Amino acid sequence: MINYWLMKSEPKAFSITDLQKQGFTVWDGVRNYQARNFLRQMQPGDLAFFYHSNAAPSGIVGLMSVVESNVEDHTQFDPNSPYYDPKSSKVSSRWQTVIVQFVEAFPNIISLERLKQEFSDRELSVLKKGNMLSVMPVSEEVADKIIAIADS
DNA sequence: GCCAACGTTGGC
DNA sequence: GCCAACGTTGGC
Repeated sequence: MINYWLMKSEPKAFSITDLQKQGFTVWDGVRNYQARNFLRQMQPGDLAFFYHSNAAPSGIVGLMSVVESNVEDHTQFDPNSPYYDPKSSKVSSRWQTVIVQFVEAFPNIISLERLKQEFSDRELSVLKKGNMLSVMPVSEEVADKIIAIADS
């Protein structure tokens, strides 16, 4: 069974265009336990919507697929990384993530404003006010609708 | 840049 | 275990 997800990134840091150029990426830097727990649940073949946050406008800009799960986030061991976690050790590491592959960039962004018109914050938790999760699940029903909007 | 909402930390 | 202080996220 395929599960659907939504993953946020600030395009100034890493955008859908960057992912398209690279083809795939290690989704590192997540330092929130709830988001990490979702990353741990991901399986190869799962699909994830790429969401641009802190953008003009913010919204869903494309689709990617999970190619490898339970991947070590090496930035936690790197003292020079902004994501360095001195409390983590290689024996019992705290932060795991996934490798994602570019699938498509939508011809038009599905803006946050549009998403709010189409879905309630119960259907799509990224719409919840104050939601700071950078990784969250999306139901199959909502995912199908998002893809239909992207294709229209 | 502002600021509301939230998660984390650490003193007690 | 409580909770105030602090840092971060992210829409606007």
